[in-house]
Amino acid sequence: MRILIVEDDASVSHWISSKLHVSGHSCKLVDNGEDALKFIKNEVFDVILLDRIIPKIDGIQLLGLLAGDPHPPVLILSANDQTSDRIEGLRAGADDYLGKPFDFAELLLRLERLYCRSKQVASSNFIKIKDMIINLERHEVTRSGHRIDLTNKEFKLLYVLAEHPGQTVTRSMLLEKAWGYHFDPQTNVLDVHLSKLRNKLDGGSKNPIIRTIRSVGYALG
Amino acid sequence: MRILIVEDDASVSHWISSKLHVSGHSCKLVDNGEDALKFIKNEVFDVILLDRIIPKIDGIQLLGLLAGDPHPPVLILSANDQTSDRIEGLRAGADDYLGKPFDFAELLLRLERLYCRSKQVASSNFIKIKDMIINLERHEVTRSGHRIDLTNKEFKLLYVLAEHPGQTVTRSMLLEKAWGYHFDPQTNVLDVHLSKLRNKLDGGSKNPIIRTIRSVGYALG
DNA sequence: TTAAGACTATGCGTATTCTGATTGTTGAAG
DNA sequence: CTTCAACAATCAGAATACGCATAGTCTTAA
Repeated sequence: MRILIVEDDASVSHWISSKLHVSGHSCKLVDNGEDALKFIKNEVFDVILLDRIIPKIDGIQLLGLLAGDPHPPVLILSANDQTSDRIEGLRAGADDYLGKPFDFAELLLRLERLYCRSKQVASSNFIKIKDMIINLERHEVTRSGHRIDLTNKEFKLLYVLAEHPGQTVTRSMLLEKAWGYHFDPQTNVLDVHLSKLRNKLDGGSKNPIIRTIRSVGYALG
Repeated sequence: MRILIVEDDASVSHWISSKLHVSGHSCKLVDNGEDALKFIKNEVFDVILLDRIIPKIDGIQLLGLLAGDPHPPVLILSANDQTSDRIEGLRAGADDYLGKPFDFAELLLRLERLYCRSKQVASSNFIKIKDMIINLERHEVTRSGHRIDLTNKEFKLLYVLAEHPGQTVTRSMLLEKAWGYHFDPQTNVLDVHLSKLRNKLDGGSKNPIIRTIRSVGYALG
C-alpha cells in the first residue's frame, strides 16, 4: 500500500512509517494540512492516515475540502477519543477513526481493511476470500500465509471466479473471460485447468475453496 | 434499514430498538447466537448489530459461521473495548466495532455507513417465498435455513415457478421454459422432476409449497 | 535441448435425466 | 353411490451427460 501519513508529531509519524515499512508498505510523511492537500492532488495513495489536529489546515477541514471528488479512504487518528469527536470525524467523511494511544496491529488491520474495501469497489488490487489473498498486481496468491505458484491460465481462472465471490460463475463465462471464447470449444480445457488449480489451492484438503455447481459452473468460497 | 439486534441484555436491546424505531428503522430482536443464525439465514436484513458475548453461540463464533457466504454487514457491540478485542472482532469478519458504553448518535451513524457501503457493493439477487430462499447467483436454495441440493433441472423448474409466485404456471409453460420444448413431449418428464423437486422441498411435510392445479399446471406458495 | 505451460484425447465413475409401467386421485356421468 | 376416464404421482431401471483424472502432444522460451 502507498500511504500518506499526515501527522505533525514527528516521533509518532516516524514510528508508524518505520513499522509500515517493515510490513512492506511505502509511506509519505507530511506534517501539515496544506502540504497534505498538495500531495493528495498530485500523487496516488491507497490510504490516508490523518491526524485530527495539524497545522495550517485542520484534519476535519481537510476532509471537507476533499469531499466531493474521489480520493483515497481516510483513517483519522486522534488524541480525542470521545464519541462526539468520532462522530464529527466520521460525519466529515472519514472512513474510519482510531483514538490514541493505539496499537500498531490494529492500525495496520484497519488500514488494510480500508484498502481492500476501496479496491473492491473501484476494482482491484487484491481480493480476499476466506484465508486466501489474491494480489492482482503481483500476480500472486497466498493461502493462510504461504505462497501458491500459479500459472498464467490458472491465475486468470481464479481471478474470474474471485470477481464474483460466492456466486456461481458459468462455464461459458469462464471460457469467455479466461480464454476469450465466445462459444463452446469442443474440448475440456476448462476442466483440466480447473482441476490443476484446485489441486494447488486446496491440495486434497477437505473444505475445498472451489465448489462445483454441476452443469452450471463453479463458485468460490 | 432492517436491523437485526443480537443482544442478551433486554434493557439495552430495547433501548436501541426503540431509538432506531424513532429514526425510522425496523428491528428484530434476538437474544442468543442460535436464533440469530436462524434469522440471518431466513430473513433479509440490512445490518446486523451483534453483541460479542451472547448465549449459545458466541459473537465471534457466529461471525466464523457466517464467513464465506454473503451476509449483511456486522457491527460488533462489546463491553470489552481493548484493542486486542477490537482486533479479534475485525479479524473474525466484523465490519465495524463499537465499545460500550456508546452514544446512540454514533451507533446510528456507523450503522448507516455500513448500510450505504453494502448497498454500493452488491444487491444480491434472490427470490423469497415463505421460508424458502432461492439464490439465483449462487444457484442455491435454502428452506428455513438449511440448504437443499437441487439438480439443474430441478432448479430450473423451481425458478420458472418462482418467477410467478402464487400464480398458476401451465405445464406447457414449464416445458417451454425449463426444457425448451415448444410442444408436448409424449412423456411425463415434467411430472417426474416435479415429483422429485417436491420431495426435496417439502419432504413429506404437510403444508407443501407446490400446489397442483389439476389439468392446468402448478403454483408456488 | 529441455522444461514448463497450454491444450487434446481418452476413459472411468457417478449423478442426472429420461422412459415406461404401475399405482393413486379426482371429478363427472351414469 | 358407484364407476369410469382422465390426469397426476411414483418407482425402478436404462440411457446419457458431466466432471474429473491421467497421459500424451504441441508450442514457446530459456
